[in-house]
Amino acid sequence: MGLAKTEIFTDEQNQIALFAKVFGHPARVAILQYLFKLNTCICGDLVEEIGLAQPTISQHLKELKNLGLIKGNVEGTSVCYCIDHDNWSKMKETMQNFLDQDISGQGDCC
Amino acid sequence: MGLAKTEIFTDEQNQIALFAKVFGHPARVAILQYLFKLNTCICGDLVEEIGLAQPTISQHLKELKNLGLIKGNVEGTSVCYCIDHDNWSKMKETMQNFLDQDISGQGDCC
DNA sequence: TTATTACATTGCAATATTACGATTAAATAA
DNA sequence: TTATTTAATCGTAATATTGCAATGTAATAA
Repeated sequence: MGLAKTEIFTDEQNQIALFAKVFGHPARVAILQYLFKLNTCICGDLVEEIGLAQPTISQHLKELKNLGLIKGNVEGTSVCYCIDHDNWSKMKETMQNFLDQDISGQGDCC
Repeated sequence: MGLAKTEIFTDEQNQIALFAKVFGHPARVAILQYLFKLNTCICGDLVEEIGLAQPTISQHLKELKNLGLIKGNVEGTSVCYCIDHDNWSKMKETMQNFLDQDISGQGDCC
């Protein structure tokens, strides 16, 4: 298979999984950390900063863009990518709700 | 390939990615939510609750166990799985640090 | 002992992901 | 126009993931 049966899960469960999936590769984590640090960037920087080939970085950027976590503006021959703070906040709320489930926990049962 | 080049990333980046990866499937999200709700469980429950075959559930439970997020005790012929609250807290701190990067953000650049 | 019950493991097919060389596209520079 | 620069896309190889039928294992029940 290799294909998740998304139809049997709730929208919330699928959305958490989608967000988590995009963070499930260290290159994308590194790209986001770098974008937060610089508050601006171009793809070329990332190729040197991260240490993966240009097509690979471009592919990772595309996935981040598809989820809306970053956005890019063409500036001459280069592209300026940066965090989409609005969408980041929305994602953060969803993920934090999921992570905070344990606040009602009474301790381990076994 | 299909193989992440983990050696070029920091331990933190790799760890965030590992945690995120395990949340990157709705079945594992659903399993964790169910465990939080019940505060105890056995695998059989999950097969009915989630709607995937028993070997599939067992496999997802194994991944959650490998990361230390759940633990299981044999009880007769069944197994009692539950959240490992200590490890969940540690994971939560790591993930929240990552999600909270935007607090210093000055707004979108593009 | 011989079921039965509950879960784990194995093996496999279908699909997804990761990475990169080669190429393309689009903007600027000469 | 013809480079050059920068990033996207295409094609492909290697590996990983998902899901399940079949089987194995270990504890209890008959």
